[in-house]
Amino acid sequence: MLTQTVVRSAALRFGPPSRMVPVMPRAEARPAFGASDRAGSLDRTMRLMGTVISYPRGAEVFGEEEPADYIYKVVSGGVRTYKILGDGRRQIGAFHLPGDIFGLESGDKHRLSSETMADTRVLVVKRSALNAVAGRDASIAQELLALTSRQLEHMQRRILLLVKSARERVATFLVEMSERSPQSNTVELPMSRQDIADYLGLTIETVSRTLSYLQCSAMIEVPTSRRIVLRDRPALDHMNG
Amino acid sequence: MLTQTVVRSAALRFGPPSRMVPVMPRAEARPAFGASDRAGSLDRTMRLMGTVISYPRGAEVFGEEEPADYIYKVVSGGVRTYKILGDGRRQIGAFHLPGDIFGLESGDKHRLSSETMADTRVLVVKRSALNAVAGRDASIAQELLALTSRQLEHMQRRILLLVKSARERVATFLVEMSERSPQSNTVELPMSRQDIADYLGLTIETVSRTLSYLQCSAMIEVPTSRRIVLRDRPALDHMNG
DNA sequence: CGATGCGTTGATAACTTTCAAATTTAGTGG
DNA sequence: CCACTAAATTTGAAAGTTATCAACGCATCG
Repeated sequence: MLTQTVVRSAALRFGPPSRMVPVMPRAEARPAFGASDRAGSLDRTMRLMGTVISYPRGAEVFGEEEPADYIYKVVSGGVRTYKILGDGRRQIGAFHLPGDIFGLESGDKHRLSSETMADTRVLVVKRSALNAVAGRDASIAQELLALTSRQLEHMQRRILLLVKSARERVATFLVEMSERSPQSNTVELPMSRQDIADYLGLTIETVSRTLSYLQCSAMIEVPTSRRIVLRDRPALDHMNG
Repeated sequence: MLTQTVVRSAALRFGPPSRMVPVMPRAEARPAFGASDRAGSLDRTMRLMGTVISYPRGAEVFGEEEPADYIYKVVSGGVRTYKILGDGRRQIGAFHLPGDIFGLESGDKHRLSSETMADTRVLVVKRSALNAVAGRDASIAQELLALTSRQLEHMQRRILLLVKSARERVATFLVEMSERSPQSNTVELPMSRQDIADYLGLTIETVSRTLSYLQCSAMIEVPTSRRIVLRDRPALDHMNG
């Protein structure tokens, strides 16, 4: 009962950051968590108060249990948050794309670790500074609250996702990604199959097979392993609920 | 692929509230979400400002999408929050026992419905009134924030739970319930097998079989279907991580 | 009693994982 | 630029897990 791939997990999955990969070309994806970009004062404030830091692919931005002193916004590239489970498996909390704000824990410690999925630039803002501004500027406080609220909603959807079948999970994931994508029907995946599997609570093999199935069923096309074209959105939507 | 039990779901699972059942005897369980009871100002404030309302078993406290104008605290009995999925399945969000505060949505609409699992008394407080007090009394605001934070953590644990095997889910559920129980090793379940199944994303048959398995393995005893004695806590804990 | 709802158990089918191998892709060095 | 190596992805076959369908037991209630 899940004695499973501790070796595979530890040895293969979390090896040293491998070779470089071109930074994702996606310009400004619609964020899942971040304030929408045209929006507002929060974005401006963060740009004013923050510093942009560049990380190579596979770098750790923050670790689990570290004090949550900063708030982050992806400028370019991509970040995944994750947690290593007792049995060596990895559960991914979220994928953060350009425009997304992350590291917004309600406590004072990070509950997840985070690392880059590609060469990534991140805007870093001191939490205390942002809180100070929020104390003075209600619209900032409101935006921060809205962010937290959106995260809660996302977790709620996530819970609903995890009780569904593999096909539904993968289909939902693709639709979700496409909604964050600039081109509505083509999804450029910044993450590996292993990342997707750990996000959906499946194995890479099941993810791969499911994608093959969706392709055979003409719901999607997979021109390259990291690019997926949604061919039959209604059918994919239908697998959600 | 989950064409499944729409009939069973709709017809059997959500019929009219069935016969009465003695209100749970559990006096004051340790709450999972609520402020701890010995605590504080929030509890006092709610008691001062609130009204106690009694519901029969199976009554709806609030419905999905309804405006979230009130905050609730279970006085006696028990409440489940849930959502009906597109395919007729039901996902349970949480079980609230005496002392627990619920209905604390971050938005202005409820994202889940809620109904009583037994005859239940609930303390109801107008959200606007509580917010007004929170504006003046920082300790109240803090307690409310802590509540939200705890809910986020709970959802996080929930996500971790849902990627595990049936045995792990049930074991984790029992441990979680026992930690909220006044008697440390005996758990009085206020909910049906169907409730547990919908909470864990399993079927009633799997829940039942898993409980039988845990009993055969001498990890638990099941004197009556609603009462479970944890016999081997270390073994049960070990199934978590 | 006989009906009804809930929980348990059994047999089978469907789904997902595991283990293994083939295939493709990406990076490296000549 | 091409061949070579390592990594990622896909595919296959078998095993394991969970759901489904069906039957049964056991209370409660009229």
